[in-house]
Amino acid sequence: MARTSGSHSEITGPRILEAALKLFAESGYAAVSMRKIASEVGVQVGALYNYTPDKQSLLFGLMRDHMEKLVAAWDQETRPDTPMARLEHFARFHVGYHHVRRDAVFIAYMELRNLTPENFAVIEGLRSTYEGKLEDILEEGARNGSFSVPDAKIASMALIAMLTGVNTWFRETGRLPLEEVQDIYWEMTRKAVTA
Amino acid sequence: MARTSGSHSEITGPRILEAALKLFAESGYAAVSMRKIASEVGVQVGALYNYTPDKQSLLFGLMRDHMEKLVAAWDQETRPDTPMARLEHFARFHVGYHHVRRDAVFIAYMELRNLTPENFAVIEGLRSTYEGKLEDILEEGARNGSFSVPDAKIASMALIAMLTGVNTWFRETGRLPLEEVQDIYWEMTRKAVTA
DNA sequence: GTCTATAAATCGATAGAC
DNA sequence: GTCTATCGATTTATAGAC
Repeated sequence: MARTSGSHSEITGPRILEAALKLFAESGYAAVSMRKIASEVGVQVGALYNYTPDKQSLLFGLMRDHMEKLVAAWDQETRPDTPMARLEHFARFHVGYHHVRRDAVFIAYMELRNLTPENFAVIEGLRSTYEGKLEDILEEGARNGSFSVPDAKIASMALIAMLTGVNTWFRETGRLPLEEVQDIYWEMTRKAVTA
Repeated sequence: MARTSGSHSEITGPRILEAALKLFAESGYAAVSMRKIASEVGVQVGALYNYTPDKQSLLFGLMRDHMEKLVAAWDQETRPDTPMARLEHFARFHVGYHHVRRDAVFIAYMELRNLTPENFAVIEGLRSTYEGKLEDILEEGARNGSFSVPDAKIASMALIAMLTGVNTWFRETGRLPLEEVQDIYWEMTRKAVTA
């Protein structure tokens, strides 16, 4: 991991982001020092400040990037014809996407307290945007009779909490493959909002 | 908040726990200094060490106390006759209990990373014990045909994640009273596990 | 672009007076 | 039981050499 003194950058910037993502997820923002990040990358602490103005920007950049990519990824998914099919697509997409971005998801949930108020507002806006995607599906389905949902906003928060919860326990090496977990969670999702 | 110099203790111990609970929930364990806790109580930092051997014990004590009281509180609840009635009782109890202990619940979820391995194992054991209460209900209901649950362990984790999620958005001053929120979440819970 | 060295502040924890 | 004072370590961030 350590590099020869004075060696020059190839891709130090991305490696800093990668190291910060891993370490923030492991130990938490406040518990990870800039020196620890530098050590993980294999540079001295001063070098980090060629790529970020400060530690806060490092955290905010990771969270914003994650949330923006999440929203963009969903927007680029295909859009099935019926609310029921769209809900199924959302449930499977959410579980799958959050699984492969485990560290970023974890940080986006756990480190909200460590954002400045301005940065917090940005992340909250992106979170709300994403949640609105599910809310819209539920409202459409409620209107056309596919779903029985007294409050689409609350139902969307409830379902997202349930689906995101997969990340707290699922491991590739566990008892079930992700596809079966997605089946189970989709089934619970479907039943929870159907008449 | 500040106290006259040299004044003596009446209930400093509990006030330290109260301050630590509030501050850990607000800012996170790693971001809260012992000096900050002392300041919240109105004593100097040295006085804290008459009540806790170190900062880690303060965190662990709060988390263990919360989890033990949660398990004990559920065990003392009445036990309805049918799995369906027991599930409803659990859903409403979980939402209600977690609402009034918001700070402790938040800490118990967010600060697991900051526990020593030994302390982590204790808290995880208590969490598993509590989760098992729901799992047992689901298994009984699956056996007698009340529920359609392919995997009681996964279903219990999914439902607990959903129910606990209320804490992330519900406020007393919001659009709905807690009782209506409990109605909505119970309805989703019931449907999610019914055939 | 990375290094070393350092500034200035803060951390957890302890010692000893009262 | 609480205070003041302090130790030693660590923090973020910067300055300047190379």
